[in-house]
Amino acid sequence: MNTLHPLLQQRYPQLAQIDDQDGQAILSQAQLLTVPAGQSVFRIGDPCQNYLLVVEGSIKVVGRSANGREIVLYRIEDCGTCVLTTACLLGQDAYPAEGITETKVKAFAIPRSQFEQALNCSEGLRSFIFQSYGSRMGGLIGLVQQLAFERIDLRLARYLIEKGLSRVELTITHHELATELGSAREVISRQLKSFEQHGWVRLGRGTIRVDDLDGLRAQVEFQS
Amino acid sequence: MNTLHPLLQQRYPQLAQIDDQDGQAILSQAQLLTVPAGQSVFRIGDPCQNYLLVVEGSIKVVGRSANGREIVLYRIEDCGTCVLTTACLLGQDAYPAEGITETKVKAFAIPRSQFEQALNCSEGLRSFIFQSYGSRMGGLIGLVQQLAFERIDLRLARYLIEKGLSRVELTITHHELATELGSAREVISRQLKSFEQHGWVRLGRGTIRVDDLDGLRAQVEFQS
DNA sequence: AGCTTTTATGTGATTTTGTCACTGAAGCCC
DNA sequence: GGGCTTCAGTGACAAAATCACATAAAAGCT
Repeated sequence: MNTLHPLLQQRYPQLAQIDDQDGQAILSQAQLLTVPAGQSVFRIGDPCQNYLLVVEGSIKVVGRSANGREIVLYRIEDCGTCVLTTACLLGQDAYPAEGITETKVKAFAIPRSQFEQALNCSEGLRSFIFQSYGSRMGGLIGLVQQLAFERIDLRLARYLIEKGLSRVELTITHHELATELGSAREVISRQLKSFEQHGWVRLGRGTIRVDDLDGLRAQVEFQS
Repeated sequence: MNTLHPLLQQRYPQLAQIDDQDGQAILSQAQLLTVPAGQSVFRIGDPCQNYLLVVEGSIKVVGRSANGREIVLYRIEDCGTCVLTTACLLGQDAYPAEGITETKVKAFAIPRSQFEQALNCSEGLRSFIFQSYGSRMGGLIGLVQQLAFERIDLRLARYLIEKGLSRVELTITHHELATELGSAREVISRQLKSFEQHGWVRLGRGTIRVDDLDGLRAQVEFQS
């Protein structure tokens, strides 16, 4: 009898339910990887080699333009599978974006050949893979609409509100913020300066202190 | 023995392979709908009531902003399932976009309750649903990157090249073009005028004649 | 045919956003 | 302290979106 790795069992209880032999066999062979923070786990144009089950840590998936601008497409936080990886494996495509660890990440890797075998042979694993696959659509559609329709000050204010709820002082550079929103560093700098003049935030080097959540909220209300 | 509707069988041969009773029972009860061109099949904020299997015709899914701008998120052409519908059914969400028929459309509808039953009981249907679900990811990621990084003249030229390959004279208004690209009508009008001055296109009311594909291609090359 | 209404396009002025080319300031490492 | 690198500020300009209109062609009506 193959046994499921305790980390997998803890993070993905559904996997323990899989009762077919093939699925359990494949899972028991999955390699546990540990990657430090700030590392690139896949790059644009890379062929996709492994199905990834993240059990710990956070990965951001960013798109990149020819002239160096970037945008965060989505994140995998704490636990989840990489939809982009699944899409690439299914469609035999190269990665259209880059994956970067934001913290130390622990993940299980299932090589492409075994992934394909799982799709063919294991009902349980197939179901699991497709279930976890879909959920990102809504987020991407929202992102498209924000990019197409919403002003950058609105999006910036919303970002600061969201992050400012959990902690007053954010540790993030203007450049990183620009990447989060898919804008340019200078634009973000100017907007932040204007926010500071309104008394909503105070700026430091690499930090933003959110002083007036309600002021930011009013700005969001006003815009939308 | 339940029999699969010939149209479904023709368009989705995989469905005939489903060997479980429940799946076939649900499929055999699917309602065939016929919708004329130019009709809205779902609106923003609508709750999602049916799983849709399109067998004929084309539906465009468009997002809308508060101040009336629009963007085409993706299309279902000829044959396919509506990913957005699937996402909404799975996530119990309201539609975040609108679906509009572009031609006469024939589609099979499976009511929400039976869709849920299918997910629970029919392995074959579950696999089918998730398979057809994912494939739109790549397209949406591409759209995000175009919106975030690419200039509108580039995107417009690319659109004209793509459509101009099959026919020289396109029947489309500037407003519709703006919706395709998620831009504003005036911006498109000005760009087209500039294209016309370069001799790449000739403009009529509601029509665009592509005269110089290579000119447009050179423009795309130059930009990217 | 003449008239009205709707739809499609044109255009100037202004604002917002992105780009380019710099500057200076803060933190880090010998 | 001197030399890095990273982060932020800024002015000039270009591109795109918005607003407020003006025409003008088509469609509908009597």
